Amino acid sequence: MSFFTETPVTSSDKTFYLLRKALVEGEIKPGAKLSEVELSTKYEVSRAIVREAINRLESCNLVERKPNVGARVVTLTHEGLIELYQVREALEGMAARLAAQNMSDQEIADLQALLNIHGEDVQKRGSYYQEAGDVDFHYRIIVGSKNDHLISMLQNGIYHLVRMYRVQLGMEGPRVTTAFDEHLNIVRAIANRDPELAEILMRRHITYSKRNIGNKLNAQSSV
Amino acid sequence: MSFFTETPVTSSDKTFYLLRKALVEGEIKPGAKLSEVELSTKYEVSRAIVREAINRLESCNLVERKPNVGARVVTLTHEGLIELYQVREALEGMAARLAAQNMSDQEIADLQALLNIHGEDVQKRGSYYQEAGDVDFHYRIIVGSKNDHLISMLQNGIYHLVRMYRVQLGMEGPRVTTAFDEHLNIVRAIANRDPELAEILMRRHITYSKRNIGNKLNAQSSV
DNA sequence: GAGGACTATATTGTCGACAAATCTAGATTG
DNA sequence: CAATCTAGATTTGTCGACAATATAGTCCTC
Repeated sequence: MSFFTETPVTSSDKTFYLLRKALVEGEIKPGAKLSEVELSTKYEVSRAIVREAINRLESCNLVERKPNVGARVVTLTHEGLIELYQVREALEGMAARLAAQNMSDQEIADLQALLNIHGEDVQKRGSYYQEAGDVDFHYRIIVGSKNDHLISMLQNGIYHLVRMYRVQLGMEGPRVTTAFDEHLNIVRAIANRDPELAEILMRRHITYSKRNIGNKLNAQSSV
Repeated sequence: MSFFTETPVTSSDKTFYLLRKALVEGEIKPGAKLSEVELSTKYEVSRAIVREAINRLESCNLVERKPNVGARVVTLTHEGLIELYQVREALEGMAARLAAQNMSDQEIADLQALLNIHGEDVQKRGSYYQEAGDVDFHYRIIVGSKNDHLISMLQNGIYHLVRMYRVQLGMEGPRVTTAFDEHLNIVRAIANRDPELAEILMRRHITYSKRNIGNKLNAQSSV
């Protein structure tokens, strides 16, 4: 976990990170109510801290809040997931386009090296190219866009919600090798400094995984 | 102003809206420090309220905050504006695509009616197709996408920042008629239920206005 | 027995005060 | 004279208490 080194500086930060983890990993269930007093005793901080943390969770789209009523963990729905992936497609497609323009040669070389390692893993163990690797790949391209707005929107806006869906719906499944090939092609387009192609390929890649996840959901719910 | 009817329910809401207005319209200048005590006396609320409002402004990308130091109004730069429009292009392009799929026939008819009115204004007065009209047009397509994530990101994430740029850099200029034709074509694509074309046209439209604004900025700074 | 008004309770919203961190300015030392 | 250290002042972070609002349950009326 080289990236995403968020170090809590204030007590509110820490509570925010803890709560976010609890939500993403399903320790606190979707739809559950977030009681300020309850959480403040649980995490041993004042209500003001919890309150600020909840506000931040709302900014991340992880909770929904109603004035004078309270906050609830978002519920995960099939439609919600599709909508989320539509936004991902738009933003990460643009990220790939910009990465093809703005990534340094060194960054591209590093990204290719990373993919080589993943490729060996895929060949050897036939798998292990999961979450972490996938996240790392996408993360590098996002950062490679060099667009701070884009980076912030993906990181704070949808990244953790995507993770919440993946973790709680058990999406760490296969789709390994094909996804790897798609990654390969995206990097190739970036290395060729071909923004249009990079965007198209990234959008397809995300569309595919959306479809893949959708199928899984249908299979699950029809069992 | 039919849309955007944000009614403050809590005191914190009200302060947030007031502060946001002050920032967008430049009453509080870019780069200025936001002192919690100062603002709390000015708006006659407690520091906690101001604090919460500032947190929300941070979520809107209107202020930047450093722990234990404080919050500052964002500074407006040429690069920042370009980055912002890149995000807009991605998100509103997707919005147009989805609108072509999801808007009801009635909504499309209303949108066409709106454009007709604008068209008459353009012909008669040669102008008046400014801010409000443009905002209304884009807003309807965003909402027409029926994608809540997308809507929220555009409304809370970048809309007000775009407005801040426009107001403070005096961007309510011409580019009336061409922009109107572009709007016309976008609506036509939506009415034809042609998602791909709607997205392409919307992205071009935003690219054009980005270029237009960029030219203005260069002209300004070189004077 | 159903529906509505009222009361009691619990939860969120707001406030002022204290603690901790940062910044400022003056003093000290090399 | 420059750089560093220190003490004071200012600002943000945190807390517990009070006020206002929503919720749940009870009682009354029809």
